[in-house]
Amino acid sequence: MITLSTIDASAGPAASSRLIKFERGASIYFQGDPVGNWFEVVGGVVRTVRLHADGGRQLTNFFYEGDYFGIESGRYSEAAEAVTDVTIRKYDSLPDRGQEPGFASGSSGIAVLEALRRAQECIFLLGRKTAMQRVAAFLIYIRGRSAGDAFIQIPMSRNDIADHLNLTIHTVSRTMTALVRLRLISLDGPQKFKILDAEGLRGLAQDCQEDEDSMDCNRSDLFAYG
Amino acid sequence: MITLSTIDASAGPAASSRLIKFERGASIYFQGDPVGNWFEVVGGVVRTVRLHADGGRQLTNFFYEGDYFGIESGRYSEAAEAVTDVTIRKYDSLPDRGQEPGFASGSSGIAVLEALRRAQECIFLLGRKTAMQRVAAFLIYIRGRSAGDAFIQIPMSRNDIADHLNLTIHTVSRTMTALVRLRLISLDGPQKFKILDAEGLRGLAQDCQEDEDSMDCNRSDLFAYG
DNA sequence: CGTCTCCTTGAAAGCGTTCAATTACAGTGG
DNA sequence: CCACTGTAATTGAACGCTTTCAAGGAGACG
Repeated sequence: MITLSTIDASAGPAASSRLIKFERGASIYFQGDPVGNWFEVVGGVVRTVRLHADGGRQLTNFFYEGDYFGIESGRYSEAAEAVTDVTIRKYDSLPDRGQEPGFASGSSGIAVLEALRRAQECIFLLGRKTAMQRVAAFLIYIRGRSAGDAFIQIPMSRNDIADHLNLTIHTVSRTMTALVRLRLISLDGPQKFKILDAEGLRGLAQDCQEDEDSMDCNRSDLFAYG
Repeated sequence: MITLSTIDASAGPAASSRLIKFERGASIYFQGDPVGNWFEVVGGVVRTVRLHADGGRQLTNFFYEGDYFGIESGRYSEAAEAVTDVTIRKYDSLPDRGQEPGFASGSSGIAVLEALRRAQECIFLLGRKTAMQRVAAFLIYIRGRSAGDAFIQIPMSRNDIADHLNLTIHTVSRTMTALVRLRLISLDGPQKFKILDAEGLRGLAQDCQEDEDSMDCNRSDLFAYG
């Protein structure tokens, strides 16, 4: 497992923070470690991972530039790993919680509430029934983070997506190509996509049976099943 | 929909709080309502519910005596409803967050962190692959809340369990009887159960493939499939 | 050019859902 | 006291979506 990190001594904007770089795949902290710092993504993408007893992974969240992660108490219930090469800001001032970004006195724990909102997002993603709904919702989520109206970058692997949506990489792959076949998206390699029909995609992500004449999501004929 | 509530004027232990009773099935607040109060369960059980576009429900949590709920910001992303007849304490002091239970200055947002931990629990529950694993994990969760070593009360319906585990009531029911057939639990009506083999149940809940000779969870022969 | 990793695709099997029927039980009114 | 009614839970059978097993393809790197 890669754990190498390069420490850049620098004067952070707030007191007692410093920048650290991690290369793709590196662990920022491990599940079970005592919580000692909170982190902010300066560049790149970070994932939080809960490991199950049999080696199964559950990716609970992805963090982009400006996002805070490591917001927990006691011991980390999930690890944090670099999806891409990343630069993060590490805040050290744990003893005085009033100084911490998440617990700033004036904002009353905004970072914690944000972490809660993110966790709920994950719950609603996993609460969807079909692979089509989950993948569609995930792509819309990615679109919202990347803020480019042309081709949108998918920074994480199919494996990461599968472990986030509680599916297999096969189903994720098959569903993506099915969405292409539906003319809802187009793909330029595995890591870039474009939304062709945002309305239709949103219809799939939220629900497909709210209206009689709306798009049916059970298009099994578009798969190679049977 | 039942929304009747009985207000008992009383002097709460903290400033500006009061007890309210809700009958079984009543709504305590609705999804989309502006967040104005936080609540504490004094007696009974409360569920939080996210409604999907097609009417599908996702139950994110159950709250027992002493639990806080309604910890959100902005507008409620999920409704709160009474699973049983309940008595709750309603805290009114929103403007001064330092007075609120979740944001007490000394404890630095313990209630919010607790809410976050609960959300993560829900994620890990939904992250499990099979119905057997989810139901087993759920029963262990219920055991931990009820603190009775004899028959344990299941306060919520099969429908609630199904919407919490993202399964159908049929699968929940079948899995329960399968667990009875495995001699892991015994049932006394739909709302009471006893754990016969805690070790085996825990093995199913966490994982079933970590050891070769451990119990296999894919006991399809115990179902009526095929 | 071989090897490695990641992604895609195919076919068969498994598991949960859907459709459908039955049972159990509480509440109500005869 | 018993029949009627409505809700909740259980059970059966067939369908279908996802997984599993298996193979092939596409780049990156040496």
